Amino acid sequence: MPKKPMELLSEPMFYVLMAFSRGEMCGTEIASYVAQRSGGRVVIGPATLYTILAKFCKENYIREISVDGRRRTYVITDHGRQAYVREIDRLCRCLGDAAHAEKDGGR
Amino acid sequence: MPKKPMELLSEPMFYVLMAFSRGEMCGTEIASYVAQRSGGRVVIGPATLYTILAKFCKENYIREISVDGRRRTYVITDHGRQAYVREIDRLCRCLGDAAHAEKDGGR
DNA sequence: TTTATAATATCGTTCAATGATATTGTATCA
DNA sequence: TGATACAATATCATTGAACGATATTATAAA
Repeated sequence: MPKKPMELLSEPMFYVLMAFSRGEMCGTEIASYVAQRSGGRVVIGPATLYTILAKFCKENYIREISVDGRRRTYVITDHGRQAYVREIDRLCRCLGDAAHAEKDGGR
Repeated sequence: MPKKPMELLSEPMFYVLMAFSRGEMCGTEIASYVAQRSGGRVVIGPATLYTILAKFCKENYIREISVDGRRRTYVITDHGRQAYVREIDRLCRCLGDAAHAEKDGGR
């Protein structure tokens, strides 16, 4: 039977997938995209980045489409897009639960 | 100099702090609160729960206010409330960046 | 050919999550 | 009273992610 998908992405993982809204990307492009998009809040170093890219390839969230010298370029897959949307949904639920908690207060 | 606060809470940690919107809480009350508030999406087992409570005591996010038999009761501190609000803010930023990414698309 | 630079890869450590299991108090009841 | 059940907390051992530091490799420039 098919493996159950991860039900939670870490913050770096989430931003890596977000980067593919720009289309095909290589590692360093992803890193600078994330830093820029987050206003410098999220900075992904090489160790974290390439660990995540390797994991995402194995999980089929992204796919390598070309190698040019050292540069490896990837695209997101449908499966990866699903994971990304699922993560957005999870974040919304967290915030929704928090808002509800505040409203209900003492019960 | 004062230690820099954690800049990110895990999902279980976030929901544990959320539980204190109901006032003082013991471990098992927190666990059932979280399961209920999240509609069963987030379930925190004893290992995770008591690991987090111990960590939060040490970090001064919560404080033990009474012991009755085995039951230990805690309240959230101002410091804990700040961490909780900071986490809400972080979640909002993640969603905001994602929305912006979608809008900008190819650039 | 050296040198610089861009890009990717890996090591070693730290920390959180978690299933499983153990411990410890309190209450019930024969 | 003791045995038993239950509620609540505690701990072990494993797994996996984050990340600073450093190394490797390919291209380009001098």
